[in-house]
Parts: sequence; C-alpha cells; structure tokens
Amino acid sequence: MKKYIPILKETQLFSGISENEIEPMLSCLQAEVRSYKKGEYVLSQGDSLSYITVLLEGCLHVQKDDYWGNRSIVNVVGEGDMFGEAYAIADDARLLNDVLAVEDCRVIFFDVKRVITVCSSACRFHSMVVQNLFFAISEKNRRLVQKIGHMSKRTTREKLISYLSEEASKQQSSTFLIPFNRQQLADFLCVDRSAMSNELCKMRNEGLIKFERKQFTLL
Amino acid sequence: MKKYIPILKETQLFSGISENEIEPMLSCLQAEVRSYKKGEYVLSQGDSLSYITVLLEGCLHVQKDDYWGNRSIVNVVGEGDMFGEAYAIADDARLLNDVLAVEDCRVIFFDVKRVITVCSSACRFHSMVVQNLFFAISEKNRRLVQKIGHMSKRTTREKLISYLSEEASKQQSSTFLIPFNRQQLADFLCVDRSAMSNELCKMRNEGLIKFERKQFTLL
DNA sequence: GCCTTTTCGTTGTAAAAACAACAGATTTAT
DNA sequence: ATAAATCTGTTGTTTTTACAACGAAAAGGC
Repeated sequence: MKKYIPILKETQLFSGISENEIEPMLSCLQAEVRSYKKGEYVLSQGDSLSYITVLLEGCLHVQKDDYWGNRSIVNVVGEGDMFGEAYAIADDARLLNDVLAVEDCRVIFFDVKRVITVCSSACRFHSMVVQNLFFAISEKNRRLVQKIGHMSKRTTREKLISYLSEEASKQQSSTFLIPFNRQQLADFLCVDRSAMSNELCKMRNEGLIKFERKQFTLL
Repeated sequence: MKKYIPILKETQLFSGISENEIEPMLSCLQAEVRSYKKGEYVLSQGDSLSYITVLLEGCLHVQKDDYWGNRSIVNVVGEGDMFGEAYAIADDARLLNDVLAVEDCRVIFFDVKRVITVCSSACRFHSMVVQNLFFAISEKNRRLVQKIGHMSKRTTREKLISYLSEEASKQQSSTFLIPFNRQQLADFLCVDRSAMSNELCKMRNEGLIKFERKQFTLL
C-alpha cells in the first residue's frame, strides 16, 4: 500500500497533503487496492458504487453499449485519475457506463462514506480531502461545460478556434502548449484526426495560427 | 416565502429535512425568491455568481448562443433542480452560459457562503444541506458526461440513437416523452434541425423508431 | 548508432451535414 | 372563430467531414 503514496500525492484528491500525512489517511479512508487483468470489467453498467476510486496503474475505458448494441467509448482514464466519483457520491446513482481494463490495472478504492463524512479529530487532513473533493467536482463540472462549448461548434475549424482560444486565455499567452498530440486532440474535439490535421494546416496557410507539435501560436 | 417550503422539501438540496426544519434555515441561508417571465434571462454569460439557486416553478434552459447565432442547449433545468452551483462554489468562476426561462419561472436564491460554511449556531441541518449539495453536483456531472456521450457521436443518426436510448432507459419504457421540440432537440444535440428532422423520418421509414411530436417509441 | 514505433501531414473519394427555401399542420393570441 | 405565429417535414444544393491509404518526420528502445 505504501508504495502508492507518491502516486497519490500527485492526485487532485490529495492536493496539499504531504506523503507522510497520506499514510495514516489510507486506513482512515479504508483504502483497498485491487488488480484487474486486461479485458476485465472494473465496474459495470447498473452497478451501485460506494467507493471513490483512483487508477494507480494501467489504463481504463469508460464505455457504453446502446439499445442496438453499438459501443461508444466515453472516456479514457489514465494513471492518477479519479473515476466514478460522481456515481459514488450521488445518492442513488447506478452506473450508466461500463469501465473496462484495456491493460492490466491496479485501482485503489476509498469508502465514499468515510471520505465525505469527516471523522473525529485524529485525522486532521481529512477535512482537506473533503474540500479537495468539493472543488474538484465543481471544477470538473465547469471543464465539462467548456468541453461541450467546443464540441457544440458545427465545423472542425470552429471547434479548433474555440479550443485554442480558451487554451490561450487560460495560459495568458498567444503562444502556448497543449496537453494533447494530434490524435488525442481529435478525440477530445470528437472529429477525425486527418481531417483536423488538414484543417490546422489550412489555418496556418491562411495566417491564422502557427504551430509546431504541441506548441501553438494565435496570430 | 413560507409557501415554497413544501416545494423545497422535495428538492435534492433539502432532502431529508422536514418542513418545519426548513423554515428557520431560509433566513439562515438568506433566501430570496424572484420571478421571471418566459423569454427572460435569469443569468447571463460572464456573470459572477454568489448564489446557489433552485428552480421552484417553470423550466429553464442553460444555453449558449455563439457569434453566428447558433444556439447550444447545455442542460434543461426542471422544477426542484439546482443550477449554477459549480460557479457559485468556486471562488472566481464566471458563468460560461446563459440561463433562459422557457416558461414563466420562480427561482429561489441562497447565499453560497452561508450554505457551504456551516454556521456555529444551532442550525444542525446545515451540514446535511452541504452533503446534499455534494450529491447534486455529482448528479450534474453525470448528466454532462451523458450529454458529451451523445455529442461525441459522429453522425446525426448516432447522436439521436444515443440520446433516445438513454431517454428510454431513464424512463424505463421504450415509449417515452422528450422535453424538447425539434429545434430544441437539434440545439441540444448540436445539429441542424432540418437535417435532424430528415434523419428522424428516415429512421422511422426504416422501422427503427416511431414518433409523434414529443412522444417517441424505440422498436 | 540503427531499427522500430509513433506521430503528423497530405491526398482523393464517398458520405454526411449545413444551409436555404417552402408548404402543410398545429398551436397561440386576440 | 379567425388570424398570426410556430412547429414540422421535405427537397435540392453546397460545403464539410469521415475514411482510407500513404510517406516523411520524429521519438523511443536497444
């Protein structure tokens, strides 16, 4: 359990809490680590979840099969990411998606009741975790709305402009780095990579933007 | 103010709190009720919000109009639903969307600082409101993720299938009512109305669905 | 260093969507 | 009850996207 503390320290959930403070919290929060083989389901649609979870190792896909059996991947969970928290915290929320291990995985579970109910004074950093969770979910909410703002644009060019403008304003510079490669950016904006790449180059030729790998400049 | 207590009692924010316990909380939370006519804006993009709000009566759309006049409906707020909370909780978050009354509405405002800061006095149900707020924000996140799931689909048909499947499963019936007219549904899924209407009729001709105004049936 | 894998840009084609314009049905207002 | 406004379906045209296939450049492993 101890070996995962450096990973946990970097997560938003434990932001502002040092490594030696995390250790006693693990038992307070009834932490439990489980392993999954590639192809196994970590969570399934319809499940009732009572754990806050953080992915320690591997990669997960949050996906859904619709009425006619078509599958859609909703989200990719990377190492250190929290997932399923909205289902664990909400009162009686059944999972609407499946969570599949696409690699061998290691997941840490925290009892949600222990997390959101502040325990007696012994665990003084607990209230900070509660607050972290509160702000994290609010921020996640706003990020989702922003993502919807980009996706709602009709053309690939408009989606790109929407996203790049926001990134520029967030980083307070017309030159900035994006956290995606081309494929990931396309997946984020829900467009085809090659079509997007094509559009980016057109925009560059028209003198709207400059870019080099992950560095972009709005002109 | 008193007459709204029976409505508030049924809301997520005051879940588990009885009517006679709500009354003293209203002053503690500095509640204020305002009315809006159909077509009026309750909140506007760029606003800084310091109130948790609950819709007592009517229906609201959380939406955004872009430079070219394209409208994107992010969320539908029904009676008893809370809105804008993610912006109120964060310290310096400006609203990304407008909130429009699509019917005559009545909204109650609570000072967010009073809500999330548990008071010292004998307001013992206050901490339960805080917990309810957690639940509500989590649920909101889930709804946003669902919407992204629909929008992430490449074709209008897939978007429709995704949305209608979910609505069917949410209402636990293959026949159900949607809360949108055609234009609003198009705005919600971020596609052109006529193209969507066309696609719906094709799907009906292919025997996939039946519909009549706002009532749909999956076959 | 070299080889392998990944990333990125480019092109052409087929499919799909946006857009515009219009007519009939339905709802709302007076 | 009638007129006005809104909603819905339909069609044709233009624009945009998805898809597939490929080579060059860059990154990573040994």
